[in-house]
Amino acid sequence: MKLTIKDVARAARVSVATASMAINNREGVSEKTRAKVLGVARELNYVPDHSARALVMQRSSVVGLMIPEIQNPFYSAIVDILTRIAEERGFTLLLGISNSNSRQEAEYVRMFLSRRVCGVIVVPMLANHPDISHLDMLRAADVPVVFCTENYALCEEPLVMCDFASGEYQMTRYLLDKGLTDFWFVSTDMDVQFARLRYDGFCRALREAGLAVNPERVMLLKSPRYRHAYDATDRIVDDLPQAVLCINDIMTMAIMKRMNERGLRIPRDVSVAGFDDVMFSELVSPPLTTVRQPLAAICEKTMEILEAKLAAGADQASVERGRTYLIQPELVIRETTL
Amino acid sequence: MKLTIKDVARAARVSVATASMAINNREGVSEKTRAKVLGVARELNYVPDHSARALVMQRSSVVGLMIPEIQNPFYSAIVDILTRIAEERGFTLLLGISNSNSRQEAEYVRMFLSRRVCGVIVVPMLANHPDISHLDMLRAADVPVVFCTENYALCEEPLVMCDFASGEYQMTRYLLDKGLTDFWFVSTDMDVQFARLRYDGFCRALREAGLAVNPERVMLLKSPRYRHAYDATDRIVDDLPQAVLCINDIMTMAIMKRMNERGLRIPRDVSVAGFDDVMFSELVSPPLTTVRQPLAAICEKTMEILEAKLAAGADQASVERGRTYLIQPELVIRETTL
DNA sequence: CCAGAAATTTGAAACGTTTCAGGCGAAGGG
DNA sequence: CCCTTCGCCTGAAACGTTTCAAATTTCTGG
Repeated sequence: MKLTIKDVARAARVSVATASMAINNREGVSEKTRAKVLGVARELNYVPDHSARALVMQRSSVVGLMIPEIQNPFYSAIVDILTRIAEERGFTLLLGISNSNSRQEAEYVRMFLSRRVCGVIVVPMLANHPDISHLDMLRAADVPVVFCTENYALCEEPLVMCDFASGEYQMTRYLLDKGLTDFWFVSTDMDVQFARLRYDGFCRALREAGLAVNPERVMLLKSPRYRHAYDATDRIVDDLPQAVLCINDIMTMAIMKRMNERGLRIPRDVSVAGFDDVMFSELVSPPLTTVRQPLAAICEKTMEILEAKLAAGADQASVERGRTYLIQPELVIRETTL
Repeated sequence: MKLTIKDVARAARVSVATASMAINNREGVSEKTRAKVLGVARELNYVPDHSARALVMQRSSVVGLMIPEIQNPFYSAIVDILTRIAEERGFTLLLGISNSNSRQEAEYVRMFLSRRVCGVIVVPMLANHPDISHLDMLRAADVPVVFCTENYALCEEPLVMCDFASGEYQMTRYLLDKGLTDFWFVSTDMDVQFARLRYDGFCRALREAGLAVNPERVMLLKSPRYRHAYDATDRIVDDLPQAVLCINDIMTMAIMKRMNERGLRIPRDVSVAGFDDVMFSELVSPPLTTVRQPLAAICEKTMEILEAKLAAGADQASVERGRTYLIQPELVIRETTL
């Protein structure tokens, strides 16, 4: 026996319409009546039904958040931050975990649609050339999409991301300034924008220092995963550079683990630098030198853009298509570099 | 301009009622008609509106999942598994992240209520004697609750959890069999059930081996957190036991980190054993010997119980109050014990 | 070919909201 | 004292579904 606004109205001796207006802080209700309604509502522990509200208002306050994984601390941090931000602004997040699988992502898009989300935040999959035709369903239904952290090739929706190039540039500069010149760079398929950008930053720093990048020392892994990096480390160890720059912290930890097993001491024998500054980066030993993606700022901006698109409604001119918002990262020097 | 069932009905030249029955696989529709409706629906990319459906059926397919944190890999694993299980069974998960804060948990309960969840899965907060009066709101609204992993004192809702006592017993036995007899046990406030149970298992194994537990070597931390364990490790190192048994993997990693810094080699100088088998336990070096909580089985059972309560509806006799379902854990021996 | 049964289809009500066009009474202006 | 204006309140429609009783069609057997 759920409590409806009718019960509140009856108890407050007003009409349903009045009760609704009072509860939603609309004007046209006397202060006295509003106070009474609110009092009764509180007393009865009335909670409005969001679905019914969404139904009549033709607009929900649910936003879909699509992520590729959740056990990966990078993504769980995003979920954590975005959940808080969304809640603060009166939205509720619906989570889709694609496991970097197009089919699953498509299924979650359908779920989002049937739950009538008012917008979707997409953190792209970890895959080379994923099938993203399901995004057309969102476009067809006029559901605004914002990319967070990264985007898919050829998508025109706005994107909020860390300035990867700048981050990798800064890190490379830092190592260069320490007198290191002999690097390995470990990355993934360069078709993926975020990999390419970090590489660009790395190259620029080298170029400015008058050094050439040695393509034999750029390792391109199939996907940016722990396992791949772990397995590939032996090649690096055999060559033993002065420093290894790696595209994300998860893989960096894999490399460190393998180096450890091979008897190398970090940073005495090799320096190692990551990217992301995931929660565990600080807890590993030795704690990881890395580039911090300012996730709080990124998520904040993402939500802001989404709200702007929502407010714009039909006349979408207000948010430029294809616009990218870059957030500046921050070097965090810990103990894996000397 | 959203697509409704009316559009489908019109396109298929049937009434809305028929379209609804066809789409929901109800009987009383001829095969021919059903095929036509389904065809049209697919072609138009029709997605039913879950809110409208929930409104009229007076029953949603959304279940609330309350967790204390999400950056902690133990909890993100639960979210991962439960999301998949829920989706498979036609439910959608709504996430509440309480940060082990009663006020926040209460707020998420309100959110669950206003989103009209049909049930709630609660993974309790990491706090000593939390205020849980907000759970009464769920009870008042007749929303079934199932505890997962652990419960709050004095709550009568069903609980699905790992058999902690058995797990800690097995681990202690294992170490005993290796000839170790000199332990530290690090835990948290024993009022918390899951801590108490692990301790019970530890004590039983010792007792069976004819050994006494030395209360001076039982360390009770304020809460089961990385930081606390890290800070407390010095006391253990100064005493240098043969082995340290720790109540969860996160704290175990903290202990290992500190020991590492203090120059101790694991397991040569001390053996260390954790509990949970979190994703990172395998990736640390050396990889952690621990007790695996069978999360998949736990989550599966949790969902099953919730569905049973849902099906039972008003006559709640079918699920006994206060019932606890124990799932057996599994020892995973890696390299932190000799 | 017809009555009756069975199968299929349909119109309308209901779910909990918001909103809009009005209604009612009191205050203000002439 | 009447007309207008204003403030406050209300009834009813609408949102996208499901479901139930009733209507219509099809089938069955005589």
